[in-house]
Amino acid sequence: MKNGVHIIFHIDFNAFFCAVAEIYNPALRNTAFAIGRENSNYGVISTCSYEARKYGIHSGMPLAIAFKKLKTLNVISLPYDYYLKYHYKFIELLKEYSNLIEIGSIDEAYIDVTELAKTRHPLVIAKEIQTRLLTNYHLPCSIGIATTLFLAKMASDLQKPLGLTVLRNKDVKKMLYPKSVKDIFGIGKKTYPKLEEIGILTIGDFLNPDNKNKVLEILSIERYNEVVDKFNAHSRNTILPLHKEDNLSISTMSTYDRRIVGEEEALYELSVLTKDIYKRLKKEKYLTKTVTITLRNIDFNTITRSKTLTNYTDDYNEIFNVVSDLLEDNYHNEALRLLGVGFNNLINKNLIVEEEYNLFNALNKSEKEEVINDIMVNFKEKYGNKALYYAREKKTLFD
DNA sequence: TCTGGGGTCCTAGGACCC
DNA sequence: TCTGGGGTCCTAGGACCC
Repeated sequence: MKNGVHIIFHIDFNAFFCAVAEIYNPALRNTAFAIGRENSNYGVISTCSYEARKYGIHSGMPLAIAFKKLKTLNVISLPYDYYLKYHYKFIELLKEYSNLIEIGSIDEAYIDVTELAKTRHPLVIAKEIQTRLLTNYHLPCSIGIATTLFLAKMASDLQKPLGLTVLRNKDVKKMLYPKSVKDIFGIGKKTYPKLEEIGILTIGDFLNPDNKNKVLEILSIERYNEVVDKFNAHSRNTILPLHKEDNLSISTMSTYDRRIVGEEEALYELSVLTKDIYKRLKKEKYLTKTVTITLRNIDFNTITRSKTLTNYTDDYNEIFNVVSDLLEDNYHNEALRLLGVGFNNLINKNLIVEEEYNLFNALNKSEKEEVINDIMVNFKEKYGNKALYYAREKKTLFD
């Protein structure tokens, strides 16, 4: 193997929420059902079984429409903890293969198996992981194998369910170019219709140098180059050793089945949400510096308003006063359908090493900047731009 | 047809400082 | 009276992801 080449797996569960629901209720197997708000006609489907997909039902679809397609659709929901339990089992299993694991979300992860692949064939490793997840936990997954995280992710998408896909750099053209531009991870529902409108239909069209000027009408040169690099395997191939507990923000929101009108009612609902998310702040030992509220009116217009404090805090009254002020300054008695509260600029109390913090604070300003700069340069060399972004966010710790 | 909930990343403008 | 260049922080919102 060439020096510096990594072997990355992207492991992606197939209909994860449904698979977990089937563990708790095996009678659901091979039936058409969906995960969503129970006993309701509004809201959207978060995911649905392969049986339900046969009726044209898919995730993100409003329940009202799904019921039109299949009157008898069985919609269920489980407490989030139930899904988390299997997420943790999944991560524990991966740790047997490598310590370099990056969690993408509750149902997907990247793992660098370069070391292990010196003695075992990557496909054999992947097959074993897939089989163990299926036989031990009844969780079907697809695995993509490539040299960068992006290509591994694209590869895992190529075969579902239960796919095992090796995507060599030299095969990118053959395997990915015929696919639609909307399959590009990072090109979403706002951008792909614009690309299709100017005749950029496939990934091959997008990457064709003759089309570069056309694409630049829609994407900035930076975004364009980023995407091109990704398909040329010039994107991140190192796992970021950052975990869920390194959240940059936490939030909660709720859509109501009635309209919220008037400051009194809005403030009451915000207090319920604030208490809810505050519990999590305390439980995970975070301090926050920025408080955000979200208001969405019945026309679906959404605003966010935030305030940054001078100090990090986990004092409930201080936080709720900010929520209250933000509402007062920005709410004009329109009817609302959604309210939300979030905390940004988080630091974890466990991460603050007091001694180092005091030493750092004793430095003068230019010395501080030098130290931060060193940290950031090291970060970037080691882990790439994404880590640099994290470092920049976190350095506010040293204010 | 009518739109959930919880996140991250990126950009842009204004305030402020030197 | 007219006015630079660089940097950071804050705020707001868009796009995207699962």
